Amino acid sequence: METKFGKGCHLHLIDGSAFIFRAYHALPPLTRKSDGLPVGAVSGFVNMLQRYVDGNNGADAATHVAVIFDKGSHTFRNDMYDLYKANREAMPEDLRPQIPLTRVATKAFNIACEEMEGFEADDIIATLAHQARDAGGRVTIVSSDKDLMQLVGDGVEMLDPMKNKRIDSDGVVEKFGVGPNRVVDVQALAGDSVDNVPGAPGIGIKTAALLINEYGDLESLLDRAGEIKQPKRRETLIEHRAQIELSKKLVQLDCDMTLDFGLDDLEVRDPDPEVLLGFLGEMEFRTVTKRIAEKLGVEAPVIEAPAPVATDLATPAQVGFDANAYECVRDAAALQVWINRIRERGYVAVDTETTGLNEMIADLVGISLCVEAGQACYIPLTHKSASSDDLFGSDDLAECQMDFAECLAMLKPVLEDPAVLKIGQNMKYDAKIFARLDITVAPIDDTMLMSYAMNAGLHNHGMDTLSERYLGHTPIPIKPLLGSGKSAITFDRVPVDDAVKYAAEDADITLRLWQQFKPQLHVNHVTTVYETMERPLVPVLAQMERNGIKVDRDTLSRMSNAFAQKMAGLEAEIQEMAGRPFNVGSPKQLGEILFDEMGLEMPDGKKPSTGKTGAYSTGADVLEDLATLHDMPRRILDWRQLSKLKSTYTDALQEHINKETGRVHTSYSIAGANTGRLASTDPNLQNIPVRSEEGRRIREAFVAEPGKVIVSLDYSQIELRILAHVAGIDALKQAFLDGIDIHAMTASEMFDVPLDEMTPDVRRQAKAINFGVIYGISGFGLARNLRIPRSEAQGFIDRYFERFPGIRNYMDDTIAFAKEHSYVQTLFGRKINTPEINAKGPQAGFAKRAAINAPIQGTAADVIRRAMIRMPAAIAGLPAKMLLQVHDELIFEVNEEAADDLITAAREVMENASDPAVKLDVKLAVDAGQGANWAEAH
DNA sequence: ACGCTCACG
DNA sequence: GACGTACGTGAGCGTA
Repeated sequence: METKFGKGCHLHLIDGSAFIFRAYHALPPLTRKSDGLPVGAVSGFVNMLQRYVDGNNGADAATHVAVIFDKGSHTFRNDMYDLYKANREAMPEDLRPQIPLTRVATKAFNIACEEMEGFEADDIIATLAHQARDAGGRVTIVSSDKDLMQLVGDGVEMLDPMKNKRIDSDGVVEKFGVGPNRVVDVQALAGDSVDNVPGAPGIGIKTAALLINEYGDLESLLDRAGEIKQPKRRETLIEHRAQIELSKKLVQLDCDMTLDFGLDDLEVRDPDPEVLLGFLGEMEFRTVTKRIAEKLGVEAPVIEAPAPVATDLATPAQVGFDANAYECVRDAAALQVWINRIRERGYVAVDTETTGLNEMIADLVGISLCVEAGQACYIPLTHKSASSDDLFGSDDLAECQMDFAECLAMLKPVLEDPAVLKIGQNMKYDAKIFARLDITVAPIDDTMLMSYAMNAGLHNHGMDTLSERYLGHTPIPIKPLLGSGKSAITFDRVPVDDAVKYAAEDADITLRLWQQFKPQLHVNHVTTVYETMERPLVPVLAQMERNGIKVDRDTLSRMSNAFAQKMAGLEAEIQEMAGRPFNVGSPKQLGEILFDEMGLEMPDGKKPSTGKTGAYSTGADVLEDLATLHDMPRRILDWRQLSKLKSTYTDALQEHINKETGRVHTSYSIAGANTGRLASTDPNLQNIPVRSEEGRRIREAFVAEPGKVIVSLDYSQIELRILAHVAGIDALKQAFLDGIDIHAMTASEMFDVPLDEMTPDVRRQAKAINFGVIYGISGFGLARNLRIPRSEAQGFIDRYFERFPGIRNYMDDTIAFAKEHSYVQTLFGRKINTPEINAKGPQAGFAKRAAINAPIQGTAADVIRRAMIRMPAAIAGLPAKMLLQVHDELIFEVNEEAADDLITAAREVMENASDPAVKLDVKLAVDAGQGANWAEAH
């Protein structure tokens, strides 16, 4: 039969499998409303096809087009090499049933749809491309698969559909360092980990291109391999010749297949509206059906079922942000309309505006609500009126604001309604504001915590970051509204018109983020993490923060005075020794005094080290070394300790005592630390001194009310216990079971010293090693920590791994997992992303150690989170309050007579916190103490 | 704003 | 073979 395809014709070949996988991963797991059939990938596939069709016009438009699919997983390449594509992940269960539907979709668009048993889509594409080229036509391969680059040239180009970037011969050279005709040679050498093509070990694309360019082609290279100068390279090529030749066969596409159709069968045809819309209707794709119907100029068929929540989530509205579209709610009637909409929906995004960042002090200024992307309102409540003649503004309320009490009375039932989900970004803040107004917000979702569950380690989870990353929208900055420095104003002085735009947008953003994140939790397998370890912590922490802890101002004040006196004495001595006055608190000046003016030298003979700024380093370790030569460094160390205690603790803590409660209220960041730990800020109550005697006395200022006591319960060696479990170290497990001193046991094993002959120093070294292991030990790090030669430290580590080989296996396995997945996991499924794990350079070292540490630190963090979440119910009957968390410790305040009962109840919860999700091989032990203050309780 | 130093687990 | 190194945080100060 005569072929009409020829000069002037333009064939587009679409890589169907690439479309499918892209669609699958880009979209949430949508299901068809009527029967739950998974259709997310089909929906994405249809959208991509539609976008392709829309873009296919103008001079460059295709005259012929086909979508090419893979058929089956076994191809002739598997017969050559049974490991071909062997490390591909299995197809996800919910994608499998969608595969045939993508064929139906293609045909519904009236586009040719081709596949062939035993061949990959790439082979069909290769064959068609050659046929079309030989017939004098042009070809565009719509794919970004680098395996197809060998086909480029002579009128054949590729088009990356996502980047909308054309790739011609030059593009191929850019990617592979050689022209299209030599791409297979480079691939044969470099191999491909994705397809499991072995290639030559140790040779990547760069080296491969270099070799091919030098020797012309692969065959010449292999024949003349003996001439290669680099011995390693030469041997590799000679030794792995057969493997390289096999690799070439694997990557070489078959461009000479016998096809049961011709180019003329691929002519572009208009779709039959009835068929296409029929298919889309069957899939229940409402939005795209409507759009395509409009395009085709026919009426859209009616698709049953109203818009339920799931469908809203499925197709996040593609509405732009319009700050002018937000409503300002000024009276009860307007608010009632919003409340009706909220009740109809069953969910609402909420945001509060207040006079400050400290939610224990800040007052509510206004509330924003959003029920649908782009549809948000702001309810100003206590904005002050602007008055032009008064620089400080008036204290009169601005006009046309809803009555504060009336508004709260109307919203309270909604905010507390179990049937209405309240969505927020960092809900703990808003919940605390509302709690002070006697409104208990529940149930909630929190977009910050959703992001944290999915993306810990990738970026922070503030609204600005999330909006920019996931919505492509930069929120209105608050700075211009409030100003900065001395002239800064509070939000109640922001003009209402400006406030509406800013505040309502926050609720709008939050709702859109929620629409995007909610279905993604499942995809990322972190729904359980979010629902059991993130979200439920919000009310628990909110309550703890509101409880606060009583801090005795007089105690702190007396200590501050004592510190000041001692510091003054030390300062005089120091300056006397220096020979001139200088700022003892300035590391820069101190360095110059020590090393330049006094001429001290490091005892190890090395040059004094410097920081990034070039100033001498004067850290405690340096001064400790110098203290062997001179009396001044010791004085500096003492002065620094006092200075730290005074400025960071005894002075600063007084400023944090709340005027109304007389207590200090910290704030915990739930999504701050990548590992799952909490972080305490404003003030940080997780780093109150304890290690030094002088510092520990600061804890005496943290007191119980009269008639009450402070109770402290802390997990004993929780991280080492978790290590024993995850690494499966029997000796460690047994030691914990027997209640043996774990560091002494380690020392005994490593240094062959019987337990009863253990010296404190040997034990100290073993302890350092135990902790080093948790941190991703290195000879250098241990050497520095123990102040021993590096070789000796390395010897200890070698001995440790020899004695506990399971630890090394755990480390190796963890790093291998991180390298493959770019994340690690805790025992409870928390994910910690490790994006730098495959980087080169020093970042990789950091990433490795972080990856080793994260599952251990993170599992411990998960355990105490679980305990905290269960704690309120467990102590509900007791006159006790949970006040603080310090990573492995919980602090309570309880009526004196109930202290023992509290310890019993809280210990029970803490020791069993991993149940039933994880069965630990090692029992968790909890130590408890009580007293009039934190120092006594610890 | 950033680096240094140091407090905690 | 060299490189840089203990893990995770927050706050206050000096310096730019």
